[in-house]
Amino acid sequence: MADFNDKNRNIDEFDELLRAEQDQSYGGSVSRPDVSSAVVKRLPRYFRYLRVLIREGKTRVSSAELSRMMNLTASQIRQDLNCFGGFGQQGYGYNVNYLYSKICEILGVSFGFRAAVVGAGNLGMALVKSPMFEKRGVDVVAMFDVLPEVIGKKVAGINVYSMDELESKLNEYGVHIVILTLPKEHAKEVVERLHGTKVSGIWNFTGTDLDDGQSKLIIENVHIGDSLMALCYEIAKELD
Amino acid sequence: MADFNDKNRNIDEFDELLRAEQDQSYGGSVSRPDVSSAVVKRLPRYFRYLRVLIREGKTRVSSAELSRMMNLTASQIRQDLNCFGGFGQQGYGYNVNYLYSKICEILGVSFGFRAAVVGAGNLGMALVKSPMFEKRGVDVVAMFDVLPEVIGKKVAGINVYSMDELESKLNEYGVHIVILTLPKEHAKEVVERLHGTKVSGIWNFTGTDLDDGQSKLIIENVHIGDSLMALCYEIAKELD
DNA sequence: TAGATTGTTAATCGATTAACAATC
DNA sequence: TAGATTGTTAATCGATTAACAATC
Repeated sequence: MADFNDKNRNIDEFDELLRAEQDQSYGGSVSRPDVSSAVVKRLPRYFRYLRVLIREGKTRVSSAELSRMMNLTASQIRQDLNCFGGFGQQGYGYNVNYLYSKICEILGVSFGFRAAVVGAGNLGMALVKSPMFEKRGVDVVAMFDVLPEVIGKKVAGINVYSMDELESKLNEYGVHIVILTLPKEHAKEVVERLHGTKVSGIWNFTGTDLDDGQSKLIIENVHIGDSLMALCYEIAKELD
Repeated sequence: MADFNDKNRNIDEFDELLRAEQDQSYGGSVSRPDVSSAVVKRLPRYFRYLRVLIREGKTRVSSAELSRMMNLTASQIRQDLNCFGGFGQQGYGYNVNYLYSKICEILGVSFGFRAAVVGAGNLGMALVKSPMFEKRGVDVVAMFDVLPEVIGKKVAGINVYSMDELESKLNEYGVHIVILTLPKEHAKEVVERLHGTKVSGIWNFTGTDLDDGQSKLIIENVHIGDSLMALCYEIAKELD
């Protein structure tokens, strides 16, 4: 088993290690009982802060220490982590690398999800060029668009296909996640077309709240505009 | 006063009207008492759904109707709206246009905030090209970068300035909001430089949680990656 | 062993829901 | 007026915090 205590290893090497281990099919051992959405929303933050600790070469962290970094209570951290099992040790705290590996399992980082972008416009392009996916173990394998001028091109090493090939290419690549960055008018239509495929989830940037009553597609609606407005609210309150 | 009941008016005309009215300095009349962050986070959703109703030409809506659209309880909607004053009428419900105008006031849409983008990379470019800002009454007036090849250019009609001119241009344009789309390594440094300016808030896309203990800059940290991971969590749970 | 810190239960706090009187 | 629906209070539910026994 990997030496999670080697503090001279940087985080990229560690990520590789994590995936290698996954290849030996060691993953899938965490329990994911019914966990409140409040907890789930905090998990990615743990992921981020653990990466900071790894980068800094820390091998050990207590809930008190982490609580100071993350602006949470130590109690909350212990409660959150215990939803998935006892990852710490009394009198010691948490082993940073071990905890990180567990969080990665829980969040599916070590699963190796494949994603495809539908809509190769400004946002779609910007997303695939960012390091966001790699950091999280998500592999973007294809893009789709309707415009002849982008079809057949490569963006950040990823092929752009015609929308005509949507279903076939999604299945060919074994895509788990579809990222919607196309005009909202066409969103519903695309969702319909996914029903016959092996796609499990949709990351929706179209600005509408999609929901898929019928089938069991998992949909995450992103509204960055809402975040802008929350900021505007606070500023308006201040300036009043 | 504007006729908020004219159902033959589309939403863009309505937005214009809202701003014209604002110019006659009618705004600033809503009360913003201490409101829980749970409520604040729902306000932009009300904004979005009210726009849908306006677009559909609806002039009147009850909390029950809205609750069905938004997947909330009618109770919650009435509670939320009542934090800011009584916008409805017993036996009738809410006047859509009036309620929208109030939500716009609360969220500062009718204030006319000015914003500037620091970091004219893929994400910065994609953001300014989107209709997000206009829809929300935010005017993007300038961009900044360090690369000579973009400095002096225009992106979506917006001038790109050198970082050397940051403070001077921010003050010249009277910028309220700075949007950080630059590498995280330089984020702190930029925040420092804002302290002397008239900037009130930061919309932070750098992927770190910035906080500004000292001064009273309002910071909104955006983590789209967290949203991706929440989706991955749900998929991993399903596939287990 | 003594000290530290977790895992876990119980207490508190806040947010959501239900109910209904006020009133248009 | 009668019917509808808000505004608002009270009840419920869930999440956070505090406390402490277990244990490394």
